[in-house]
Amino acid sequence: MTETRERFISAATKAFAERGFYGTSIAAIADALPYTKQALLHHFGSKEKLYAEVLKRISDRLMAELEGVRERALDPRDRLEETFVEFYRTTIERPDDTQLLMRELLDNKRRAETSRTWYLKPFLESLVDMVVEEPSTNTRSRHVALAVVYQLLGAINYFAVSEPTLKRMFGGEEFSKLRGNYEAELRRLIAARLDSEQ
Amino acid sequence: MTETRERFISAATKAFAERGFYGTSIAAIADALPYTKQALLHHFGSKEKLYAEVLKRISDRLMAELEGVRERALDPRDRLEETFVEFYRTTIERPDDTQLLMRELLDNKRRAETSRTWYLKPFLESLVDMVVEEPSTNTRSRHVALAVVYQLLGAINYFAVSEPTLKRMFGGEEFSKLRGNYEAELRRLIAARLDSEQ
DNA sequence: GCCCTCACTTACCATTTGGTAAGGTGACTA
DNA sequence: TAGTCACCTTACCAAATGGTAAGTGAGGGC
Repeated sequence: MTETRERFISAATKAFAERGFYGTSIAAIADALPYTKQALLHHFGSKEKLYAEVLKRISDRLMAELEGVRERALDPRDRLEETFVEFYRTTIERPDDTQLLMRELLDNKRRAETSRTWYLKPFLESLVDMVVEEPSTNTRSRHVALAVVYQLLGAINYFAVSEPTLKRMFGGEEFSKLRGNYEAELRRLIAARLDSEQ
Repeated sequence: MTETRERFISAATKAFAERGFYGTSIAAIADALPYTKQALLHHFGSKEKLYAEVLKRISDRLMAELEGVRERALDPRDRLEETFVEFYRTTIERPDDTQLLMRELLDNKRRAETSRTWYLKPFLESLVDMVVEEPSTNTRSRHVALAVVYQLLGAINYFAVSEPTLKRMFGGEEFSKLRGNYEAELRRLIAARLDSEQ
């Protein structure tokens, strides 16, 4: 059944996000479900392959969302802003995915052969295209556009990933205020950066 | 000897940065030096304690650097900008430290009791203070200032941590262009954000 | 000479790791 | 009725894990 596979992938996503690839044992993943470790191995063959499926699922979702915003075809300048805001929203809605991608970034050096960050390349490329094509940004060169994209993604992902830390540092109440305002503040950052004269 | 301890801490920093806490065995750290695993345990007692020392050392350095810029007492507005740029520089100069801190952020939920992200709180607080105190930013409330700080730190750290991934995605040459320009682009982001009208 | 401390080693251990081998069970098919 | 297939289990394993115990040997103080 695909059902069981799906449940494994969900449990694995959560576990990998929280503890990382090396910090997660396949036994721990299986224990979160009414199955044994070997059921997992039956479905996915190995830990590495399961991980690849988890990654693939996330990148598929990212691309789908990007496509979604694109089809809503607003004014190009707004669409660009909206894309980043939309990305921010899903990013805090699915903190597990965000954490996992961040970890993948960090493990990339080590797991160079096996890892599949390639999945994310089309996502990045699409964003860069949008920045380059949007005339108001005045960024005709791709590597400048990539810098802009990276700055904004950084501002988004770094915050999304810091929830537990910030909560512990400043308390839940203070964090709520911060989070409540962050989308508006992010919009300000995006606007400031996109419209800054070169 | 303190010498040996230092060597262990250095080797551990590199290893923890590359593979994470769980992905690094104390044996692997010791193997990078002409010592046995037990020499490590002799000096630090446990893996967790060694990790704490690594973290402490990094946070000490961060605070020292922050103090350094503060003493160079430029115009307050420039000092704020310079602080972030300085942070960016050391961040790419010491990719290991940056990676390790990012991992710490991610592991925070799990290692809530043992972890010492607290070390970083003074660093964050100092930055927030600087933003609040600087009148041109128009940010009197601390949680707005914290949002600004987080956005900029995110833009810095996320990029710093992505070197291997970006290199593999776009090739070393293209990455060099990106990196060569990033400081200037970062300055633009900082300026745009700090001076944006509220 | 004796003792103690410090830096470090060898020996050892229980536990956990990812993975293999060899089934068992029920549903569907010939 | 027998065969086969997908799904899942129990049994098992070699390697690696963090850590304990018990030293060894050099240097310094007395």
